[in-house]
Amino acid sequence: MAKGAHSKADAVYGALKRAILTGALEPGGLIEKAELCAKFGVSRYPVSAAVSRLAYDQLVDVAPRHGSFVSKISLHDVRERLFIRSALEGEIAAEAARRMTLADKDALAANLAEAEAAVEADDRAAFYASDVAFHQILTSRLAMARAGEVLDGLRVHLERVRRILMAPPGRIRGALAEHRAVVEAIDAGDASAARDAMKRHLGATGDLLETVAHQRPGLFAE
Amino acid sequence: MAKGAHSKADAVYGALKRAILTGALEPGGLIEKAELCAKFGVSRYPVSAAVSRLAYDQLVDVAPRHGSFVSKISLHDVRERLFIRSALEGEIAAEAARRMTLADKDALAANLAEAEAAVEADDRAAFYASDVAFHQILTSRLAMARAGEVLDGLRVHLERVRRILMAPPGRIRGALAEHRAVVEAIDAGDASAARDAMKRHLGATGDLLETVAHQRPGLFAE
DNA sequence: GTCTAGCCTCTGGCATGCCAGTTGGGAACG
DNA sequence: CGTTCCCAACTGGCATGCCAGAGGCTAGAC
Repeated sequence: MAKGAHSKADAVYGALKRAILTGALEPGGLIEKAELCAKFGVSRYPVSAAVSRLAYDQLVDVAPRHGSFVSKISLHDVRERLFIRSALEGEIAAEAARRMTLADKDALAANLAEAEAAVEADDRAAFYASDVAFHQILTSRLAMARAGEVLDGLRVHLERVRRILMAPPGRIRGALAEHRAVVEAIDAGDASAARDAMKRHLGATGDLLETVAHQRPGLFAE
Repeated sequence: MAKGAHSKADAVYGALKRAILTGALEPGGLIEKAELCAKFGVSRYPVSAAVSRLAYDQLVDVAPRHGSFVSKISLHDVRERLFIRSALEGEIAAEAARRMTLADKDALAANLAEAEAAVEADDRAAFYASDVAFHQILTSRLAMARAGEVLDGLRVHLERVRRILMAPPGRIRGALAEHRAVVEAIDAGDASAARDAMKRHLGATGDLLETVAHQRPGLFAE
């Protein structure tokens, strides 16, 4: 099941989280605890603990004495999380321009090469993996574990909508160019430019969201 | 006990959290679950749920088959949380300068008046309350509930060190001046100035932390 | 005196049984 | 046929009993 799961509750948590993120459990859907107990061969306790954590992550809404439901996607919340992510990653990029060593910059360059290969092969899955890695390289190389946790928490929610909205064909090429602009600013040690480039990159994602939300209402609550 | 507690687990969670924040439970201390069960007159289940949530908040470290302990304060983590808070609140201040209505600005002005009265009366507790309110006015008036949650999560940890380090006598007067600078920039609709003013404000807190951490090592882990 | 081995206690994770609140649908009544 | 009321079947929260593992403490050997 989940790899890093040391307890049964962890295993159920990981599996449920993935199911929600991939859309296997759709927003508003009921979470059948009894079914999960049977599925994993555990008692209700680990399942309850897992659901409780997911409620903390705001991925499920639990109504006492009624039921637990996969939380719906709020367009306002998504916008706000993008705002937070932009503010935080922008500042992280600026910090990277100030503090990153040559070895760190090499890691970014290697990531950029991966992304480029993915674009040439038109492999969206590979590009997305490199995109996640790109942002994680920044936090890990700067020893910003807490910021990484905050961003992961945000990314989990944004991931739900990403699965829904399929980016237009040319998007990954544009995203690669945006990444490159960030890296160039970092390499040059220009904090202000790095921040702006990162914000432009995330702003583009926001624009994509708005257009799709406009095209397909009904996917979002509120 | 806790006011908004609808379940016993919530009550225990709130009480434990306050105890940790006020320093009643000191970092590294063991959490005696059996004692808590007796104290609150509940079984082990609500206590376990509460401790589990606190572990998620990273206020306690739970070692399976060994014990649950109040997490120690890491100086590096505190610095990083201040960084995050600065990035986020800076951008929020900028957004406030762009979007805030006259009614919102009145709320800020009223808060400033409160803070001023507290400074005149040299009432630190009142000033601190107004300080918390100041930052919360921004998130609530801008309808940034998620950002407010993130900041609350950070503030909880920063609150722990605030209880330890007593600010120097003149500090609250300086903090008031910093608040005023933020409000003036927001009133003027100058997003860039508002961001800078907010970052200066939080940067001053960071400087205070560094000096105290230098004066009194041993309070911090790592 | 020091080091080591083994037991003993204390911890958290889990299974299970029970309880109270909510709800949806059916029965009874107008 | 429509409305209302009641009940039965769900849900999650809680209490309790059991189990396995990690440490500390003691006793024994060197």
